[in-house]
Amino acid sequence: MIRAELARALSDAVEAIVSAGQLPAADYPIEISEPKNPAHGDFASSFALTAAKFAGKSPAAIASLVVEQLSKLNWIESASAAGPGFVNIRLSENYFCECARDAFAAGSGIARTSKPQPMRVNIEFVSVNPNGPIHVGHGRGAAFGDTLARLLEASGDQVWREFYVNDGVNSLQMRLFAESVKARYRELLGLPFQFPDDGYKGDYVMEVAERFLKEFGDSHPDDGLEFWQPHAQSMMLEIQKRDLERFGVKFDCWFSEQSLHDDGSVSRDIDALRAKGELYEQDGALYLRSTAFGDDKDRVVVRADGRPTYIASDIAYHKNKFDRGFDHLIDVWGADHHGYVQRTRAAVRALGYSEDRFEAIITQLVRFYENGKLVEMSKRDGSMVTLAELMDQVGPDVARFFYLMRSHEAHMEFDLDLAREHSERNPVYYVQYAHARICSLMARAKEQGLEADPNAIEHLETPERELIKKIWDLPFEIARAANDRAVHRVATYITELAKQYHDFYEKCRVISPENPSRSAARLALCEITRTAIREGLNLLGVSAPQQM
RNA sequence: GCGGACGUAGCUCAGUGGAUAGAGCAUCAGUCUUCGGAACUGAGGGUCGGGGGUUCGAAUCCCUUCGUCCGCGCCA
Repeated sequence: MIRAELARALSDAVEAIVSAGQLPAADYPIEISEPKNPAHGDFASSFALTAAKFAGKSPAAIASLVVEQLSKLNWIESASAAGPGFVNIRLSENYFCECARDAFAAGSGIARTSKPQPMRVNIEFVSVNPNGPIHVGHGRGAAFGDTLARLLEASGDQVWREFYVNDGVNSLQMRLFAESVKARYRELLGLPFQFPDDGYKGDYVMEVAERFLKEFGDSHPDDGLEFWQPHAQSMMLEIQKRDLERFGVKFDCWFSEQSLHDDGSVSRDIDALRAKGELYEQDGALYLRSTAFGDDKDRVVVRADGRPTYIASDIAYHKNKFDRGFDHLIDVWGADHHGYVQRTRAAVRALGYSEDRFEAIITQLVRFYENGKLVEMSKRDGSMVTLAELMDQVGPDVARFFYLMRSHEAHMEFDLDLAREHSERNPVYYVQYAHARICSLMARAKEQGLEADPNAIEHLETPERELIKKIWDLPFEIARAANDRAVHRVATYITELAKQYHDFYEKCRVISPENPSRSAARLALCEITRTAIREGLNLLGVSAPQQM
């Protein structure tokens, strides 16, 4: 990894300077960046500028010391001090050739690193109530959570994907949903039915009723809610599961909230918290002292009538996750839930866990426009665009890429008309096209008896150097995106890589039978580019087609 | 009112405290007898919402102000 090697070289240089007594010992930040202006070199460091604060020397003087050290390395073609104190670095051609051969040898391993001590991470996301389908508003959290999971895996962590099912039998919403399904079932049977006043009016309720009729027949029009609720719920879950899988999202576990009540976890954990003095009674209800842990008010855990609130199950749920041995918990929530971060964190701390083992990530809401108008979405009246419908119209690749292109913390606008009518202009095609182009090129080369040979790589032209440099940014970008939970950087990166490849393609002819050695070298560059694009797309859950 | 997020090109959005703030789309002008034109090259377009501050240096950090969105239940 080029940047890592450079950082090590810089670090060694600084150490040498310090031990020569030319700089005071300190914990200097080592920084390597890529200059915007290519004339400045392949890489640059502002080390001298930042070190000047501690060192009592001018940035220019420090820069020249660093230059002196770096110039000793044979793989660095030149190092020079410039501007207010930057050190500009140009790498040797041989080094780039070596890097290309390394990338070729690494294959798809270029996108994976391992850790001596992998972290066991539980990431919970989507967790839509089982009273409606996954709709486009949920798509962002689904795509984000899944890609973050892939990034963490690529960075060497062990990741467990979990969907929390709010299936509490006491939930009023779930009762109402079951009543709505039952009414539609009776309607299907031609029986008199009474649709609940605030019932769920969407078409998917009928879909659930139809599934039920198909599976269980027509003998249940008079069964009560205790029969209908679990069935309505599990059928809705099946539909959610189907849509999510089509979207490229598979969970290791669909965790039932009700199971925490059934196995006694909730009451046991509440008793334990009470014994620790984290709970108190007021007006007949039991409160969690969450203000002691940074919340802005204390929260009711058990109502005056004795029924636990959802926080009670959340307490048990998070404890359960820790009990299963996870080092770190990530909850991905939509912005409409950001108010719950503090109280959940408070609950985790009250349970006695360090708060840095719990992380809530908020994805900002997406606004959808259709016919130039904001689409209002309501589960009750059924006015929503489902994720399945979106995929029907633009395909899973476009849908995923669109959600993942932008930072999860920025508000996002989704123009459904544009996605449908001009989907061929979506940036995802730009990247996929580069991949398909390489596949086609390599197939054609093979027909002519030409094969990639990394050992033939030599005498690089500028587009070739830039391409190699860009390819080796992949592990760096993956690590950075995983660390910062900034999954959109992968989308930005592969778009830039595709651009770099197209530039190379325009300027460097690959297949030229009269020059088989150069052809073999350039085919090797195509091969490593193809691998990098494929791995990048794979992290996003987007396919890498061989032809389009 | 309180809390949180976001204000960057006509539109949608990138941007590790660093050198001359970028991309896509849109607009305009170009590139093809050659490996996939779903491509490439170029042009125009900016008080980085406003104002203070921190420092060698701020779109980036702090304060303040304006605007937009979200949340503020013994609902889940």
